[in-house]
Amino acid sequence: MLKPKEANSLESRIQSHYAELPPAERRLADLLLGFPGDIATYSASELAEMAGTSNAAATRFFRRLGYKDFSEARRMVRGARSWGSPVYLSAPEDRVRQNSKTVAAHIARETNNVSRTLEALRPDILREAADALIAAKRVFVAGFRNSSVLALYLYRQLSIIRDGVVLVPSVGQTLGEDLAGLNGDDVVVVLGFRRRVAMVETLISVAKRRGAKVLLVADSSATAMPKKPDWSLLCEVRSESPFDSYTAAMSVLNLLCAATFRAGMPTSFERLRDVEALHDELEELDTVNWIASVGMGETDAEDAS
Amino acid sequence: MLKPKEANSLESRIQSHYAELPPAERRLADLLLGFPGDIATYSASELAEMAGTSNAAATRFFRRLGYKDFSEARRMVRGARSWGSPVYLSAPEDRVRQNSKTVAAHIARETNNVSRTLEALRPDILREAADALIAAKRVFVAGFRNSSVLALYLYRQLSIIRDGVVLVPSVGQTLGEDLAGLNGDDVVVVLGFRRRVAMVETLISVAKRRGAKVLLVADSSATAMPKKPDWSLLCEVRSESPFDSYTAAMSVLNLLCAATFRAGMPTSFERLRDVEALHDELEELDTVNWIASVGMGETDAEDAS
DNA sequence: GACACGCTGAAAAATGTTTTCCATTGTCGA
DNA sequence: TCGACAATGGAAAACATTTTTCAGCGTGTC
Repeated sequence: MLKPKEANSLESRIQSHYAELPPAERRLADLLLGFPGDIATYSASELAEMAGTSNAAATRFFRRLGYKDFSEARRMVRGARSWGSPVYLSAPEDRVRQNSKTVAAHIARETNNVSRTLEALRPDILREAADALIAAKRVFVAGFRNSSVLALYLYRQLSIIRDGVVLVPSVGQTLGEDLAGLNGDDVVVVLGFRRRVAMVETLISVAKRRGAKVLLVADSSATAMPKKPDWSLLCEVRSESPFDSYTAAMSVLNLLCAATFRAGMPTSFERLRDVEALHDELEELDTVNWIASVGMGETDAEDAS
Repeated sequence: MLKPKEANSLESRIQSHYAELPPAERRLADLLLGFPGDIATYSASELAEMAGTSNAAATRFFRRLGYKDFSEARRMVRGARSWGSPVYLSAPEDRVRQNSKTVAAHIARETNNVSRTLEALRPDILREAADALIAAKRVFVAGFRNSSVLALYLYRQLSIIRDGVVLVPSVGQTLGEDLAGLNGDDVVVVLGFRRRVAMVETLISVAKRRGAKVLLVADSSATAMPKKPDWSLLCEVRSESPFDSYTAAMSVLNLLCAATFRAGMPTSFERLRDVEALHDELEELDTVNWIASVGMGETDAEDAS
């Protein structure tokens, strides 16, 4: 096993030692991995307290991670941030070098996309949309091409919160069948990201004509569309690569789900438990079938590693 | 000496006292105005040294600015950061207020998740994985439950870059059929996020036994799995809400696609154009059908809610 | 059960940081 | 030149944090 104990980030150190961490230190690891904010601004004792353990554990933790002491860890974390990303400069090789440049650019772009998108988002619109998603009789979630991925995500999460969520277009159905009986009690969520098909506009028109409310989640090019939805949430999708990035969109959808969940609070909570339990049962069943079909049966099954 | 000003930022305090600062303290002021943000991660002595003055001066400086002592200053700077969100505080209403707090917390968490995840990611692993995705005879992309959303995304993007990409499990197929003939020339990408079904491990075992390479994209809880994939890309998924956030995962996948695209450069580029053109044609056709099936033509067709 | 082992937090010891005190320096006006 | 004054940094004192030590605890093994 390789221990490239050199100049790797705190995160990667935690990950590579995660398996061998005792409980108290693992709590610290979990805390740090999920920490919103700059770790370097906290003292070891504060971190220990937040993780619900003693500061002795904190000392041992950082040492086990390969730092000389806590202050070395702090220095390195601090360094990593202001440097941009010195991630893995151990290999002075050229391709690797260039590669990590690319990664650094990606980091900058993506964090920027996310924070700009979220800061531009209007909480009042979010709230209205969330309320509407709870109040609606049915919710249709529509997305074409790449947006279908996001539609699928939103559909799955909303289905946890409430009944009557429909994914559009669904397999083996025409859009007409999918939208049967659409009316003023319904809400249509349209994921309308770049490279929109004409269908997106059509869909919005039809929905509005039938009196349904429309929530559009899209990139900023959607502002040019003639048909206006009731609410829009705009997401930055530009990327360093030729592939649009739906990172910010994902974040907005997560936030939308959270807001909707909160809006439907008394009901939602129980439902969440129900659905999770149900899923667990169903997935178990599936698992058995799959194992059978792959032919796991007899194997003692060893591989090296 | 009226000082009704309380919770103003470090910057504004410096500004309003700037005129009356003695030289040594002014150097400190200049230093601090110069790098916004990270101040809380430094000790007073460090700041003093950077400003080329004594730490006695630092003490006097922070006191003159109206802080009780240095640690109060540090606390406030740190607080301002996590509180920081100029987002729409126009409405002093209560619900809106609370809502925008939530949004602020979401912003902090999400940007943090993304940058941490990307910083922890090892460029060398990314590169190897990307090369393998190009070199493989076939690429299987597998994801269950929520991970199926990400699998769909990756499948779509990889399909643009190369032939022979297979989404698993596919509708109406057993996993056994999906994986028919899996062998050492193939690569399996497993999206294995939290609430993993047992199938994930099984799949990895089977793939490795057959000699295929395995790339795992998952949250950090996957480090505890006994079966080790050839490469892992770990993503932070924790969120302020009960719903896991796949924002960082999305970003990693986008990066993976970009890297893969670059790895397959000469071929990929032409293919990208082809596929886009093809898509456009197909989608156009679809659109026509859909419009027909929804019945756009004449209807004014109204019902009241 | 007895032992070895590693994990744990409390508290002592070591180390580091901030504040206070004070001697020195430079400036200004008489 | 002198005295008054403010600014300054060095160093000791006061304070805070980190590290080490140590005894207790639980787990697994013989």
